[in-house]
Amino acid sequence: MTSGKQRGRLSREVLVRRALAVADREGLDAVTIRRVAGDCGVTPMALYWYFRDKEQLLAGIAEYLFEQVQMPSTDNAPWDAQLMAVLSALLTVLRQHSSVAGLIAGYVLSSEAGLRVTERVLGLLRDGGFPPGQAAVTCTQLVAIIALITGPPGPDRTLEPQACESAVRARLAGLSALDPARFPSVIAAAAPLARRDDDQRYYRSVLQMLVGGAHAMAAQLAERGCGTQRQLGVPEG
Amino acid sequence: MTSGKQRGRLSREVLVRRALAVADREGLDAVTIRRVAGDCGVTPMALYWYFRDKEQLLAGIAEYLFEQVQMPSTDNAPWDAQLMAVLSALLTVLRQHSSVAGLIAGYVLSSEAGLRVTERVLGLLRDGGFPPGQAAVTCTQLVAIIALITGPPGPDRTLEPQACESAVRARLAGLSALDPARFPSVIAAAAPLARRDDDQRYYRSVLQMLVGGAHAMAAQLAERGCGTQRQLGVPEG
DNA sequence: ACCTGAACACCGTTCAAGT
DNA sequence: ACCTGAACACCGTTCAAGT
Repeated sequence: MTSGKQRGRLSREVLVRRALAVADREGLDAVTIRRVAGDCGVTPMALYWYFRDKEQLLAGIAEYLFEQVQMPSTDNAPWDAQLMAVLSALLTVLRQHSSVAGLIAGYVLSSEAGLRVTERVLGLLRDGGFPPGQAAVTCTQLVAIIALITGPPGPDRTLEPQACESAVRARLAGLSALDPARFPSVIAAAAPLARRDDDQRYYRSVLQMLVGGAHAMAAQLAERGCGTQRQLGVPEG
Repeated sequence: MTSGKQRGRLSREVLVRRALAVADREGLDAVTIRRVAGDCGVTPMALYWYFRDKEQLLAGIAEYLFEQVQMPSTDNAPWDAQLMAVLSALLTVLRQHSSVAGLIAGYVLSSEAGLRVTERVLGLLRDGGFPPGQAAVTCTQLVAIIALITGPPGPDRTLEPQACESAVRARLAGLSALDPARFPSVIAAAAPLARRDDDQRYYRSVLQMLVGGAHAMAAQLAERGCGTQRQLGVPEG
């Protein structure tokens, strides 16, 4: 694709950004040692100077994404509002690179930049009254969920808006044709289900549910032992 | 691996189950047309009689998983308790096949069994007071989150418990060696962060956060417009 | 209807060699 | 230090053919 022949052009960061560009345009599966090398006008084997193997290249992408997160500075807003802001910052970066968003969950604890986010979230949960162990669990889950919910909607990640719109129409037709006796709620919600709007509403809604859930957990932890709060059990697996 | 030479042994379901077994033992990347064919003692091309391409094989796995979900029968428990039960049933199936859990998010609306779960969740959210559009969004998010949070923890999905335990120790050592001035919360939470316990607590906690969040949203929707409830905003992306 | 066989265009990676 | 080149063991998939 885009090439160039100057020497000394290559570096870890250049390769990571090239790989990210490929992923953004054509999906994660298109990120290939040979493809990235070709885009850089270089032999596949050249990449092995900078990365031990392909997994290290992917780890490089994940780390790069964490570095792009612009965390808001600490203020004296309530802990849940601050948590919302931090998760929003993460979400903002991942939305722009949704095909690789799923990668970062595995590198939260192994990259410097990922640890910065973790440190911040842990601190906010502690402010909310979470005991350390519970905070760790919840923090892991929050970051993973943000990462994954932003990720690829499925195997039909066609990037052309044209094809996307016709896929929506096809799916809408499929849902509308269902048996109304068996799937009344699905049919009633067919339009918003099929559309999968990538808009503000979708993301605002996840964040509210997550932070709302964390808030509810904090309240429950505060009055621990009191039997007035209904306990929701999960059956043994 | 295991082979057998009888005729007529092959079918969509047999192949799907063979593929799932491979995924469970060696991860999703090991699921390969050639590998599944080999396990069935058959030529790779034989699979193309039952599946148009590899994606259809994966879709078959996803559908099979939805069929395994044993949804609790409707009773007159509160909507959020019932929602917890449905999500638990989904979680129970996916926990046993964590390497493929990430697949199902893309097939919720395209498989009969997936639609059954969707129908149920939509109905419960409506009982909780969600308007149709919001219910659709939240339903999609809930199922996707359950699927993805159960999924592969990252690239280090070593399945041998021996290697897993030593990986935990290594990560623990790494976290403990961090600068205490910069990462005090991470260091304090090092043990639960590194361990990544797959136990009851982890999953109970996600479900509580999610259902607690849905509950909070429902309450907010009920008193819509009233300014007493603090509104958490998400910045523009 | 159900499966085989050869072939094609791809992968990641090793090993040895060039500059 | 940084990159090339040939080779190996894998992929998914097409096309034609067998029974």
